[in-house]
Amino acid sequence: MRTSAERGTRERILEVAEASLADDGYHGMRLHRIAERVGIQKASLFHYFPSKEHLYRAVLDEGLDETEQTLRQVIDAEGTPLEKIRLLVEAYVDMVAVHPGRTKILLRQSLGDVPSGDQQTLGAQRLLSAVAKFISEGQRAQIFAPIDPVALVLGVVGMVAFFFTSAPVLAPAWCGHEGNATSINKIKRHVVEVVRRCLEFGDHRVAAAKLATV
Amino acid sequence: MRTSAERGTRERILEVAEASLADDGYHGMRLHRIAERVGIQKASLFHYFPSKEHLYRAVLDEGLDETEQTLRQVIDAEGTPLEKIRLLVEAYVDMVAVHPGRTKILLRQSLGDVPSGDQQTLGAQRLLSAVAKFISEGQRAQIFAPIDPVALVLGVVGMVAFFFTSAPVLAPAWCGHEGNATSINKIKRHVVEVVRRCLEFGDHRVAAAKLATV
DNA sequence: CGTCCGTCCGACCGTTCGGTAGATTCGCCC
DNA sequence: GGGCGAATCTACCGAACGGTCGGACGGACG
Repeated sequence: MRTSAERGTRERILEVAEASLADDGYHGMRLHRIAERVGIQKASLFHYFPSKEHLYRAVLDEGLDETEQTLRQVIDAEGTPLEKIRLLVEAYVDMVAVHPGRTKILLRQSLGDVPSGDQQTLGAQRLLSAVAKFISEGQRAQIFAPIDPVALVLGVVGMVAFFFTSAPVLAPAWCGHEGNATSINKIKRHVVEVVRRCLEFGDHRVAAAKLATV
Repeated sequence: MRTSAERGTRERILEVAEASLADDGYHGMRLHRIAERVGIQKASLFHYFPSKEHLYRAVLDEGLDETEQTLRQVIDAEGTPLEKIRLLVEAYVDMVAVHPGRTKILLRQSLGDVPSGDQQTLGAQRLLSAVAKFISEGQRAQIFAPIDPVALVLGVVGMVAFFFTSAPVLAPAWCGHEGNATSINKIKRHVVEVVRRCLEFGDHRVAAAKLATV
């Protein structure tokens, strides 16, 4: 059978579009180039997506959905708050490491890359407030130190995104090449430690020992 | 004298281009739109800049130079390492708060927004290693806890950039409108506290008390 | 007054872009 | 095998883009 639609033309288009979108942004993405890389005629793109913007939305939504699902699983899993925070950070770092392109696109989206459309990202907002709520519950239970939960989460998101998408330009020597397992672990350890230090009490009363397993 | 070049047409072009570049990115910036906003004919742009890319470089370089100068002053100033770190963070936050457009452009640049040109940003690299070196000196003197200096600086840069450029989309309620003084202070205090917690020793032997003035 | 120069303008050019129209191929089901 | 719809093709379109050209304006200077 193995026709040209081996894995579904639509999905191949989405893959190529994701890469192109990550590298060049919405305005830089060229439809003829995508068609070329997929091995298809440009007009055929419009059979699957009504317009360039719809294609963009499709890529964006798919990335957001998968990210939200993955992190929701961690939040809703069993475990102490302390463990869950660590797992959450690690899952997020892994996700960004596996899909740096997706992260770039989300960063660009939040920079306002797409014309005429600022809504969306509702999933991301929901996710953010879920994590923040989880943290503040831990704070009420005196498990976490009283740092601003929203600020902490936003900061971590920005930090991790920056490590994988932008930092290679600033510190190519420090960051390995994309996907380098050693540097991923280095980043993961660093972020986990920062979060730990932000959430533990200054006198090590509670958190340090339990989170020290990192 | 007050000709049409009241404040220098070239500078007005740079201003408008900076705003446009921040909002739309390199590929999204349209020369005719810039000319329109400046109140000038599109052809006149080419009298001051040979090409779109040269205009972009001019905006980029100007922003980088000023940022580097400002932070260098703080690094080279008098003061204990502890105070200087806090001043450095505050100066950086202020700089981003005053020039969010510039920060957006730098973020976009590090995302690879400009065609055919990855070098540059040498100034940023120099600045980064200068700050990292400063921190590691403090660590050798046992003033700072032994956290990875490069990772810390990169993380702070990403965090702050994210707060001002991207977070408003994710948490519009949390972040005030751009330039809101209250939220700037909130962000500043948060970042300073994160850095403090990352650099202080777990047992509060040294750093906490001295930095607690924040 | 003439002319020189920095500044700016109106009109235009070649290319490329996103998008459309219509024909053709291919697999499938009756 | 004949009809049908999905998928893909070739060919084309209007608009918008970055960029060029030659000239008009106006002050400075001799």
